[in-house]
Amino acid sequence: MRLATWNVNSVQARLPRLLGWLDEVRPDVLCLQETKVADSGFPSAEVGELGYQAALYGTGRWNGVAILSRAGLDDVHRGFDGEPGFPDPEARAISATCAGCRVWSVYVPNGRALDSPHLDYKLAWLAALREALRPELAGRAPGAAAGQPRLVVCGDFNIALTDADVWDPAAFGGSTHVTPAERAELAELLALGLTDVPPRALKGQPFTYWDYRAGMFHKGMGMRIDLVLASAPVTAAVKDAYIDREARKGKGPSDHAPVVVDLEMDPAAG
DNA sequence: ATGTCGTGGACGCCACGA
Repeated sequence: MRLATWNVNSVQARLPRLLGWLDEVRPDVLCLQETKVADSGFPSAEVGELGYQAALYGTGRWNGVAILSRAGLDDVHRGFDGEPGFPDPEARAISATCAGCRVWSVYVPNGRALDSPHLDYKLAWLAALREALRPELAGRAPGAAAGQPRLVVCGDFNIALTDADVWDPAAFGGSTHVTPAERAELAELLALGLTDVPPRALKGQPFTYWDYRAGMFHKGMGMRIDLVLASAPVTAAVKDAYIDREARKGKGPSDHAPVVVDLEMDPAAG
């Protein structure tokens, strides 16, 4: 199974590139973030023509997540129990079961600044996500199959796990995305039994995001903030993982590149 | 690094978010 995650920064603005990318890369499952569209405006027919079903959670111009699948799409849940809001819950998480694997697409809040209430929101959101995932990873979710669950949490975490995941750690003094508090939240999430699937570094860089401004992509000044976190059975099935830097090039790209993971999983129960 | 995008209101620019 080919699994991918991509913050597209508006599915409508990115539609030609998204359709071309789906046709070329043919993931079985694609997690999308920042679709920036209400469900009624999502290009379901266009992705449907390429063989994809779509699970949608979007409310308008901000946020928005989705899961596209041509490997089945069952038990769709929008948001999660206990999800904090700002002040109301936003469209930042959706989950579904695809080919026996529980798949989450998440768009973690951007903390904005160290003194911003959005950083507190980000930390609280991550803590709540962890509590929502805990029973699923323990195989105690309703309808869960016996044994270790197959589960992936994919998305834009807006956190660089280590200093190697930013172009220059010194440039991040006083910034979010690299603070001990944010990294601790992500570490707690991993401690539930998830592994950060490391993509092959391309051109020596592990980055998945480059700001549009100041020629950051051209200068190699990026960050790795888009992650695939996998439970043990999925991690064991990883055959390859890479960042599609090509999708960040040319005219009209998203500021994020897709992360693609190839899995070789027994199709039997899990 | 603060140089660009995307959205949408009430526009032919601005505010906001990233």
